[in-house]
Amino acid sequence: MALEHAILVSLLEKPGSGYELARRFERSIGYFWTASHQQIYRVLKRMESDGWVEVRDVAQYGRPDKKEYSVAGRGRDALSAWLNEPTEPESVRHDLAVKVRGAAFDDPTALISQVERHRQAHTDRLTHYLAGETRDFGDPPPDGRLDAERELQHAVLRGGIAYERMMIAWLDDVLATLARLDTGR
Amino acid sequence: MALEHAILVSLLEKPGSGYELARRFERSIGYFWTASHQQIYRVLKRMESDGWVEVRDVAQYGRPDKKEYSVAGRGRDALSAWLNEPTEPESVRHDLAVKVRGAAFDDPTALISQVERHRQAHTDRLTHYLAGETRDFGDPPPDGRLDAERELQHAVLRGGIAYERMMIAWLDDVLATLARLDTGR
DNA sequence: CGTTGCTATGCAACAAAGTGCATAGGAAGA
DNA sequence: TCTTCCTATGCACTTTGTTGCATAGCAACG
Repeated sequence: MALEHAILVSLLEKPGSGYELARRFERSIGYFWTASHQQIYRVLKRMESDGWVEVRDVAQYGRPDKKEYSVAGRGRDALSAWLNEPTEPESVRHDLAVKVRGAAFDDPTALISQVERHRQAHTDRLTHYLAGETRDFGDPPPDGRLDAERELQHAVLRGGIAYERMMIAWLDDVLATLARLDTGR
Repeated sequence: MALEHAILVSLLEKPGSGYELARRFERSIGYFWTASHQQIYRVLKRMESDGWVEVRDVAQYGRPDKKEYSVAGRGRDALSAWLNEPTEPESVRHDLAVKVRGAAFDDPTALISQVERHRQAHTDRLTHYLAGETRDFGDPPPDGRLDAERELQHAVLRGGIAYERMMIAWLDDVLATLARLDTGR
């Protein structure tokens, strides 16, 4: 259970509605923590009844009204407690890795197009990240001093960039391996 | 739903009992697909009733008897179908990344020990992988020809190695960032 | 002989996540 | 006006995953 905490962090960075959170989970945050809007609304309900967040109805013109959530004191405490409790290294789920090993028992060359699709998805993400890095962290902060929020967001983004580069290189490795198997030898 | 498929691949590589599968999921396969023994037994039951796998009772001496599972024709077909259906890039869950961003709203330096713990876990895994690589792929295959199963397993292992190296480098980056924030500046 | 530990299998209850569907206001264009 | 799209919120159902517990054979040790 940590979707709660991801939401808390996002709301601390900037309060917003369930819908806005869902959009953030599609872009920046979603690259290291995924969640659908249904999940987010459900968890927000629970967080509200637990007193972790506060709601404010916001009337909007030209679009439906929204509920803006922000972090309450109890939410901050919960986040603090979670931050200080040790977390185990994440459990990984790479279905493509399963497929690569499984391809040995089917047609390995048939996997090439799928690996290429994944490679494309990862290069797209990398491009997206690099654009975001230039946009958000290209210039030093106006006041020249170290801003923890900004520095840590940048560190996480650098992690995303490193991850995508690693994946692209590995997928190239897999493609080379599949090609080698194809020429038979 | 892909635990089924991970199990099929594992059983194709080598038939075995639920217990043995659980142990494999703790080591090699578990590094890119995790599953507990309870899950495995439950899914094996379903796979058996769907005719994906076949069971054979094996009497053992010096230890309890076991049920050895192997892949049936329908299981092979199911695997083949899954291999050929496009899969979306994996959903990632990096709680440490959430924590790094969250640390901006708490005490960033308190996170250092946790990052170090993760770094240690990843170096341990890397060592484990590299030892496995030397053991299993150190010498060329005796007959000198390309074995798809072996080559693809090696490719997946190389992916694991690349992942751990990337993570260690990123965690060092995070540690440097946290240290920079600590000295204040 | 009792305890501990490893192999081996499984159930039950619960929590979390995913899938599908529904509703509703308003903008933009055919 | 009708359709389509975007914003905004949510329920119901199903599938997965987690946690805790239970059983049982056999070996090794004190």
